Amino acid sequence: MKTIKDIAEEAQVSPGTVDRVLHNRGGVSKKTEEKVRQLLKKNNFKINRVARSLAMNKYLKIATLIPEYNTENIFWRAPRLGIQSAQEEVAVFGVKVTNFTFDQFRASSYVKQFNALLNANPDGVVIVPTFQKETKQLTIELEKRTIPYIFINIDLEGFNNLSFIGQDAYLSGRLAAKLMHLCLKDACDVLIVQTRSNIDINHAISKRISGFTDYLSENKIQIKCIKVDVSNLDDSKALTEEIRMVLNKNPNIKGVFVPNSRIALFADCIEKRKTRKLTLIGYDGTDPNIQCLKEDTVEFLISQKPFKQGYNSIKLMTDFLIDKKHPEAKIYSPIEILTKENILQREVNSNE
Amino acid sequence: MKTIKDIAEEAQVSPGTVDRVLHNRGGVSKKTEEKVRQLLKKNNFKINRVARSLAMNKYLKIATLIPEYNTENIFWRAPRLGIQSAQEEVAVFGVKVTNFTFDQFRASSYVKQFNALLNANPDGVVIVPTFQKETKQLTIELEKRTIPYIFINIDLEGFNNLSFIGQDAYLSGRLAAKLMHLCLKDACDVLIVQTRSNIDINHAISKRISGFTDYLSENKIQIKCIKVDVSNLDDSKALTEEIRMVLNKNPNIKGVFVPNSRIALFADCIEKRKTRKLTLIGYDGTDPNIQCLKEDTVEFLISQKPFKQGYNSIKLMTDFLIDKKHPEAKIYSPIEILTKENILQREVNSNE
DNA sequence: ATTGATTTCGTGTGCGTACACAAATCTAAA
DNA sequence: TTTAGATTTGTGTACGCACACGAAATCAAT
Repeated sequence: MKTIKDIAEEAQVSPGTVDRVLHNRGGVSKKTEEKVRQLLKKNNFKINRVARSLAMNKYLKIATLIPEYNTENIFWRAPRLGIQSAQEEVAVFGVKVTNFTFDQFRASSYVKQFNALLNANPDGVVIVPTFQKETKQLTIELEKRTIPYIFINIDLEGFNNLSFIGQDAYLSGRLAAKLMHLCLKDACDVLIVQTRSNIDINHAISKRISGFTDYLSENKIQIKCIKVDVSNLDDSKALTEEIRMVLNKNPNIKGVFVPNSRIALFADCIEKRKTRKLTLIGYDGTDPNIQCLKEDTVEFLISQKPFKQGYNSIKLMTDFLIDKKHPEAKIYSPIEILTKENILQREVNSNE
Repeated sequence: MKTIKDIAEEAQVSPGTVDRVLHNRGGVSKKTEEKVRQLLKKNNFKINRVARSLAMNKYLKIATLIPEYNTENIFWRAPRLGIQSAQEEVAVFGVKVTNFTFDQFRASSYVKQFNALLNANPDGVVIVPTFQKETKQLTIELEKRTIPYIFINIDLEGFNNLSFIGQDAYLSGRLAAKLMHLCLKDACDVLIVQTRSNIDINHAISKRISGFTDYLSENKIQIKCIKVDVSNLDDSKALTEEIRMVLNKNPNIKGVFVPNSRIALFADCIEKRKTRKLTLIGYDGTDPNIQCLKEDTVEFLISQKPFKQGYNSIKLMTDFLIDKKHPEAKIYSPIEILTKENILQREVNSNE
């Protein structure tokens, strides 16, 4: 590999001059600049990123803002782990990642933490834009400071985000319908569970549902969808009762589709009855959900590789900040099918 | 991040001494060594890999040996791409990868290329050990020179390989059976296509088949398996004829299971008839296979993430060579289900 | 030609580590 | 105590690049 010094020698100038040309620092005469550029191209010169990051000796700061997780709702753990993993990798290039979290059900928490993030004065930002209106406001500030930002998981339209990383929710709904149909064949009912708290803040859920129903109707499948709204996910007793009533009222329900990550909750309260065998299909390979697969209470889970989403967000932002490499506008995560037979070897959250 | 100099200062010794301790170069008194080690641990010191590779200014060489690919048989393209991708990443750490390929049907080609690899004098080796006997011979030479080696894709037993990276073939066969059963329900026949050229050199194929049949019998599923041996995969006309005969003789065949990566071939010749609708399930997301999913001639493909296998092999070997980090003995690839609805967003081979 | 202002360029230092070599300290025998 | 020899420790340079500083060259105007 040629070095800056090699090029300088060949051009009969000093390394400093080559450096100036490379970085468009100016102060180089047209003639020598031209000569140097030619030699750079001729030798296919590539900057040594290692030496570069050593010499720079300053950090680029990426800040992230994603929902917090807890034992009740651990979905957001995976993206966080992905971010951490990427964080370690890019550290050698002089990139530092600072993480902020918020309560995904409280817009005020989102705003507060977003402001904390702004105070950290980052060079690039990765966010889960849970609240549309507030995001509009806050990204204005980012743009004023010309700080690039990437959306992950939620695909808001009408923003100048560098990229969106997440799943095609509609397509995943179609896939769920296909699997449901395979399990049930025609002529029965399927229950679609909506959770009110989610439906308004995260329209990915509704896209999943429309994908599901569209697939059935487009393929003229004789499965009727019955929707139910569940108010409080945290009250297990009420939940059980609510589900019991719906199932009794609709004896032809053979399958349940839960378009969010909390299917384990429903599996539990359905399991307690056992009057008929139901086929359950849901989302996301959280630990409790995986447990349901193992116990045969859930047939399929659709995963969106949340780990990878976090991981990629950091890697892409790094490439952009260091090499000015523009990512694709939309980066869709694979729609992964999890079932009893392939969960053991599924990609784990570490060491990807 | 603490540097060697920081540690040296704190221990009241020179950087050179810390360096000696870090690399077990010897020539350090017990007392100071102890002191330095404690401080290293206390500060959770991690060597700066960037500075290291700059200072080393010499390359670690990894050599790979995998089957060549062509338009007929492009399966091995994916691992190769994975290797290339990893190659670029580890280059900044001063690791150079040299690739060798062989004709997977000729042991002589394997041996010849293996020797070429040995001549390159690598520090670490990644191989697809297609031929057991020859591998036994050649790894002896590797061990004599204490060169570590990793197997990918084929899991030979009784070797001192650092690690195996690949799929649990048996489990994937079980998954294929489950999907087949979902598609067909009970009481029909399934055709299992064996290709003679593969069956002896690659026993992953037979593990897939036993996984398939075991699942059916364990779950008392009324599906009968009919096996057929196909002699020449490259003669399309003969193939079509052979398949036609088997299907005519067994009118109850409703599904076809192809336990290798060439299902597109069968889909083509089956498609030409169209007397009855067959459910096809096969392996690996090669371009022709993906095309079959799109055209609805194949229902499911099971993928083993071959790209990732190649990628990981290089990354793991690098970690071992640089940091002496021992990988797991077996690293199983995820068993991925591909179907029409999720192929668009599946993980592509680039930029992982 | 001289001065001063500008433009253009070269030099030097530091980033964190590896390693060769020099220096200091210690050990044991004369 | 001296001294050779071994052991232990310190110092200096290089790796390729970024960037500050200042030197040299060029140019404009007197």
